[in-house]
Amino acid sequence: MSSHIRRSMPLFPIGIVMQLTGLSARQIRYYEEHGLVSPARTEGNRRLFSFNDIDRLLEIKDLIEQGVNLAGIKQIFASRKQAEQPEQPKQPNKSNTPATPKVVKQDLSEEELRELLRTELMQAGRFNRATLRQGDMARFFH
DNA sequence: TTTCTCACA
DNA sequence: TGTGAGAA
Repeated sequence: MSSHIRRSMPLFPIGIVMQLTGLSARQIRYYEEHGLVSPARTEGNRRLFSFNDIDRLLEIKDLIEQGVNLAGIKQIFASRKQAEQPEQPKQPNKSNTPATPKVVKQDLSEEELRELLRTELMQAGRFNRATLRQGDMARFFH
């Protein structure tokens, strides 16, 4: 039950995220402006992204490439939220309402995460220091 | 050096 | 969205 904390732990500065996602800093910040991602901030006001954020960014990238605009992506994320956190069903479906939006895609991560971490590890190697990460990272390579 | 915000060709 | 300025 600690996978959540790891996935939501702010670890990467925007530079790393750029390489991991292939998005420009501009785009990343732009998406943040639109509430598509909410990275944490350091004391110096630097953005720190978590694995969750990166996953999200990757999804956004895919969607954009598929021709979906920000508004559309917002909706997709919104409807997904509903699916995961079904607001108290005020009205029980008497008739068989197939109220299941079906999140069409997504079993992304696992494979993409590999690529991400690989890159991240290489980065970490650049400034051979943050070996703190390698320990945590290792868990992802089981 | 890297990232931040702001503003504009 | 890209890009550059000026600051941290």
